[in-house]
Amino acid sequence: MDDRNMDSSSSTITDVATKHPKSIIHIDIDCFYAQVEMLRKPELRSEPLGIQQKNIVVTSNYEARKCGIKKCMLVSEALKSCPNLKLVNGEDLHDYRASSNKIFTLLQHWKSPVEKLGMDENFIDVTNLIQEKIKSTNLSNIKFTGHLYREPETECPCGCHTRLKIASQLASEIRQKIFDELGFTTCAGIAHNKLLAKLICPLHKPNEQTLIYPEHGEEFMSTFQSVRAIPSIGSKTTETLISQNIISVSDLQQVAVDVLKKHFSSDMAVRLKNLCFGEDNTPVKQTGRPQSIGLEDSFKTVSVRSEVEEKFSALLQRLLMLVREDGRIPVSLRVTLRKKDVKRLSSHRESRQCQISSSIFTVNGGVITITEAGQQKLMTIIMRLFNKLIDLSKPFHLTLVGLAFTKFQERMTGRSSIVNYLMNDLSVQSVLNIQNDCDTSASSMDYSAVSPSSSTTTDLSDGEVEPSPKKPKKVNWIAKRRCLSREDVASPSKLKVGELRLNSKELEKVSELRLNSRDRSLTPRASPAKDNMSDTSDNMKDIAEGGNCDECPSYVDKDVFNALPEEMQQELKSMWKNPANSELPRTSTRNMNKSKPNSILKYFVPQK
DNA sequence: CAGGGACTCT
DNA sequence: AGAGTCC
Repeated sequence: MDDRNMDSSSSTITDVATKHPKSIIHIDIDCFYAQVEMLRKPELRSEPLGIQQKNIVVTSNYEARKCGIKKCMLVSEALKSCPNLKLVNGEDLHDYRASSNKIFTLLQHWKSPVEKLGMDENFIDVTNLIQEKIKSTNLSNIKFTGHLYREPETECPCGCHTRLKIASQLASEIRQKIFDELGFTTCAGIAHNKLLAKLICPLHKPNEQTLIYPEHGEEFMSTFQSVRAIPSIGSKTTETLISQNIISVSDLQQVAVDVLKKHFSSDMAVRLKNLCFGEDNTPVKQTGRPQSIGLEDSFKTVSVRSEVEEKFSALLQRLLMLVREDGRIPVSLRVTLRKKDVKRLSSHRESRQCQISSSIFTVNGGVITITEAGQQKLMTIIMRLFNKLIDLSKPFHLTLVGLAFTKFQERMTGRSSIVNYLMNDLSVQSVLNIQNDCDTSASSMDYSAVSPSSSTTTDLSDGEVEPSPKKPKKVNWIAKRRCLSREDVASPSKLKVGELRLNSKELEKVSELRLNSRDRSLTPRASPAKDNMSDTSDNMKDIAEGGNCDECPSYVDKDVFNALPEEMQQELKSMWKNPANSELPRTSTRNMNKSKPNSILKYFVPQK
């Protein structure tokens, strides 16, 4: 049956399932920060430009690189070697984040999984696209686009060469579109896996792309003089490897896996072994909403409790804003801190986390809200966690505190999903009001009277810290109305109590009503003006997709999104709403690292 | 560094 | 849950 591989001239579906089935494109935006600045101020384009954070030039345009500016150079040195260097402060990441999101959103255009890696890198798995394209293409005489790492000696029997050539054309198309629509030049790497796509990407730059075939993976990998060049091998792993005299990727290729198993888990050992030969089967995972939202603040030293409390309070304020933007209700909170430790530089964080009562947050007109009392509760929880970390009878010295919401209300499937749907909805109240001909106060108070599910609602006494339930305690949906102070009447979110008591049929009814009301543009807003955000377009999209108000994730640029075909917008939304693997999608989206563009280059040292 | 997150292991 | 790693 192996003969079927011989039939490589005409690619078949079985071929694709063979050796190198996937086609991955890695796209890297050239000197990202600098390009953002140059797009903002075109006059900078012709001058050497450096982006400054603190006292270092984190990146620069190619004009500046010509005169010797390296990434992460001290400002003083940079100015020495390039006196007319223009510097722009790049400490506020907001605009970079926005541009990054625009690009990410644009990449959705190809209807393939896109994984964001930091601010300026994206993987896109175009395997399926290629599949379709291959059917409608004359396979004879296909030519790749861009650079080729190495000319193949023989055609790979699995047909991957053809697929990758098409992928290279696709990469070119993608880069062109990014340039046409957003003005960014990019580099791309095309390969049959993420590892090679990423590593080959910077081979030709800027504004170029490179294709590598699987058969050259091993040799290509051996050109890296440090194992550190391999993504996922960080400083610790490098240290361990070096301690075993494994320095270069070539060293790694030659060491027996059993040797590695003495220092790494069996899993890791195998992974390392695969990676060093250019093998990697990790999937491109569609980037979705973050699984945690957090902030940290570092400083010289804090040694007094009250000061700590202030730090946390400030962090909490900011964090709550982010949570509101995100739109999901947090159910778990983590406190992190770093103790002053002369020994180990940085790192060495410690953390404590706990569940938080669902009554702390409410959904008010689609916006997450929290009362003053709720914030007090959170501060109490935070300081309780803090006490777990610090022995207050002894002096302490902190250099960092952090706060993060680490879990959010679960999405549910099937029938219960509609509950979730309504829970977060902003206009249920309005709809019901329409139905009931406006009796706001009465109706919402009525619900509160409905059988308070007794025990579960007793959280006011101690309630903030949910004792981690041994048996998955029923989510505390039933918040006691009574405890919600003012604005109880005005808040539509209160309805959730009542809604949960409706049977599924009734829920559908409510949902339907709501949709109708929207279609007629009646949707009155129970909540006062939201923040800026284009309200009208939001509503339009809600209608189109069936009215879920948690439309696109916050990292998605609205303008770009709106520019996409309606059909695609809906597809995207359903993807975001029902992330492929049932769980919430992963990967940071709020990732504002100072990822140094193209930093992988520093590990790329051609063999002597 | 510094600030955010994700994944993995225990 | 919490720590360690990695980017």
